Amino acid sequence: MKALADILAELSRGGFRITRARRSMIEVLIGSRLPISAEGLLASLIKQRVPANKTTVYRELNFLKERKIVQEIQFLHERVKRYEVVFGSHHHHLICMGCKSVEDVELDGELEKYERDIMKSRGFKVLNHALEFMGLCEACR
Amino acid sequence: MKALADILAELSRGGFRITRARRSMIEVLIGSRLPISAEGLLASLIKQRVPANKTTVYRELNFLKERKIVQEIQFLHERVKRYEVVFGSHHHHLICMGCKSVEDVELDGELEKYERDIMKSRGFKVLNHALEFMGLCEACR
DNA sequence: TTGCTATTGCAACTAAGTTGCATTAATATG
DNA sequence: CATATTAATGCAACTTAGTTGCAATAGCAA
Repeated sequence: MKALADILAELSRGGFRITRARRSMIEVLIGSRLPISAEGLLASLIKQRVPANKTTVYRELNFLKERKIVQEIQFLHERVKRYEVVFGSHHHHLICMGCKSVEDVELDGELEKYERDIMKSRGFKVLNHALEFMGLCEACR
Repeated sequence: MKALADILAELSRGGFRITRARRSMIEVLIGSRLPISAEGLLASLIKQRVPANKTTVYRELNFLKERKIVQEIQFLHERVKRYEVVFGSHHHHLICMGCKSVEDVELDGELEKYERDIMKSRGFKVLNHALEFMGLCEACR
């Protein structure tokens, strides 16, 4: 995963400013073990006494998304979107319907096989995918 | 896939009423080649001169969802939810980012293998999953 | 035909996110 | 350091998607 300093340097090089709010938001996103919602991010800033505002949070999340620094995730059982820092390796989620916890899983090499098959049999070029598993974690079973 | 008459009979047996709006909504859902949104469904009813209302549409979709007659789908690139009649065989979608068309794919036996692996290695019992592929269809490549 | 109650429609509401615009503050430059 | 430029911010008002309370309507069993 990228470190805070790398992300800030990249943005700075791009002519963007490193504001208090921006730095804190990226910090929270990096520190969050699970994808976080806009509302959660705002709450986190307020708790840290970083002056921030709903509009700023949404704008920053879109900004970071456009720059591929974060990615947006839509869990099927929720209405809000969540965000997480883009990892080197793409991964998926195991969402527990009992305790609502979320774990990561990687299984990518294998999905790529499907994507080649889809290309071969349908002529459809897969550029991206979304996959999540819903069920019960070890503790909730 | 289930036929209209089967669905209506099932509901009737359950003590629910076969109203004009309900019948038409199920017809539209069955006839829709692709998952349809609440708004699209309402528009379709109005075009057919079936008196209907936003509230009724949302309520009926929730009703049908609870009874597992339709399933809700959230495409990653959209904010609205879509609905489709539950097929015997579970399937996934290929969403073209060019023309926004949606095709179905089936690849289930294979995903189940992942799910067994996840159970074995993580103790997480998968009950359901959501998978969609985004890319470019044959015509748009 | 009638009574029971499932279903409907309206208007008002909520939740999540967006937009316009005037203000503030990073930062490059002298 | 001082300051000009303009990226970023905050506010209020708005939009979109979906929900709720309640009184009115209409399936359908008897």
